[in-house]
Amino acid sequence: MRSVGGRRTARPVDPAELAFRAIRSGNAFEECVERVLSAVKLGLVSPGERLPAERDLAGRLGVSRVTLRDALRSLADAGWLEIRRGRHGGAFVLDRATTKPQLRPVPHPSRESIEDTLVLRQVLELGAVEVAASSAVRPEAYGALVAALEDCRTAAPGRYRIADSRLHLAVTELTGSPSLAASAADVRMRVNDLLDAIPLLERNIAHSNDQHDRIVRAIRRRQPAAARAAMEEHLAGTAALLRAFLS
Amino acid sequence: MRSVGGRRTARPVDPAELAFRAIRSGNAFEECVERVLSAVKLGLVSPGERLPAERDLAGRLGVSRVTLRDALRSLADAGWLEIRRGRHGGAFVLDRATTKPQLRPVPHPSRESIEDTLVLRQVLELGAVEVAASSAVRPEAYGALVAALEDCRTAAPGRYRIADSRLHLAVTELTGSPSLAASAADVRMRVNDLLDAIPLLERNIAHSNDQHDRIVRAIRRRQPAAARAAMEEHLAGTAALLRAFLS
DNA sequence: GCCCTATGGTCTCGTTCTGATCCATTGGAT
DNA sequence: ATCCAATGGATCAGAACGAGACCATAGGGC
Repeated sequence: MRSVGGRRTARPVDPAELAFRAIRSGNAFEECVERVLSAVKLGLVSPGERLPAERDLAGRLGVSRVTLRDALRSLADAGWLEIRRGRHGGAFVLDRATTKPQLRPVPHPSRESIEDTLVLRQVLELGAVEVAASSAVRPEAYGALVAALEDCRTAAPGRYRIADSRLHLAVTELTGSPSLAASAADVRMRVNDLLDAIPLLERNIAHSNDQHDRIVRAIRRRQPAAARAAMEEHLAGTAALLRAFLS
Repeated sequence: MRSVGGRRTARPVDPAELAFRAIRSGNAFEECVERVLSAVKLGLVSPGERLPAERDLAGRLGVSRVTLRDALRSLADAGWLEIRRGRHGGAFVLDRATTKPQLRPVPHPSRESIEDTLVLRQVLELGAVEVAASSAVRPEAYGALVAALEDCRTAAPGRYRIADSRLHLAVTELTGSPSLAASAADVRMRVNDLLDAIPLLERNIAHSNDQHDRIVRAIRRRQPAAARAAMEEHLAGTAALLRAFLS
């Protein structure tokens, strides 16, 4: 596991901190905003697409319709969504949403927090790609995967982050484990927040796409070890980038 | 990755379900009960030990003191805690708490839910042990690890589950990643719930202890590959047990 | 053209949760 | 013996949240 740093010096996690960490990160409203925004930023809903109906979505999120509506209206005000009434109405993701700049520039993340995120991502994504490559799925299940791969290749630079996220999530979805996919989505969101703070280089995109190719090929050929190796190299790239820019 | 089943058939996770999964699993009161109970069941606080003071704990959990108090009193009523007043008072974990039988026998988990839990555990714990074995930590950081190992060896059968959990968590804590440790704690709690439904065999305990030895030894010698292999074998054991009993 | 249905928009009421304040109890320090 | 500090115990006002009912709007089917 070279790419975690080999000789990383780690201070063990305090068990008490672990046992009694916070139950909720904010109020229901804020968590709704966060969740819907994540869905857009991770490419789980695309521009032009409609979110589930309010009653449905509120039910899924386990939140009252009033609270959800506040969140949606706030996102509409901020220019992410357009809300239409009437039959076939709903909340639609705006085109410009995918290229929006950061709302509030987050404070510079601490070194520990960066390591925390990178370690968790490494564990989840390496594990996921290995599981994905060793599971037997119906051939048509790879559809989302190759579509995302193609999207990465053709995406405009402003949309690359989303296409990239979508591809990585497609890998974790292939594992068939909703919990694993959910954890991976969470950590990917955190990585994206970090990436927002550093410049996007064209050279890195081309490089990434080669690695994406290798990863997807290994998964489809059911070669867990190869898939893992390719992913490890891929992750090491962005990890090094982040450590360099944010230390 | 033999132990996930090699030819597991997996239905990919639906992206919409992933994006719009529930925000909160219950109300604040229930989540407090859950969290404190987890801390006890995972061995993060031992019998006789005191929980943090109410004001402190409420702050850590991000919950009002009233809500936390309700939860603590409910746990005291159920025989898990004893609450003492006055200076040096507080909520103390009762001895009998560690050998308490299941409160409410949970419904038989679905096959998908079992696979979900086992896959996530495999990914998190294999990844964690690899990170732990490749990180450079001060030698005294292994203290908690060897203490937990010894505790596993000497624990009475009724306390074995807790000692085992404590050891596995000690491994994830060594990674230095709070998020990874937290995720691992969550999934371990889920595994424990599954294990509650099947009998505990003496033979399996002896077997487990040998594997624990190998895992800890590999970590301390900084041999990631060996640590991973030992952990993989260890996890495969309980996974097979669970699949057999719960299918 | 009329009506039906799926959607967002609004209101009300009851519950849960919070934040704050003050009280009660205990054991150690002086 | 007295005081003090650290704890749990209790109460209340107000905000946040949820459940449900009902209205408004738009499009499709008849």
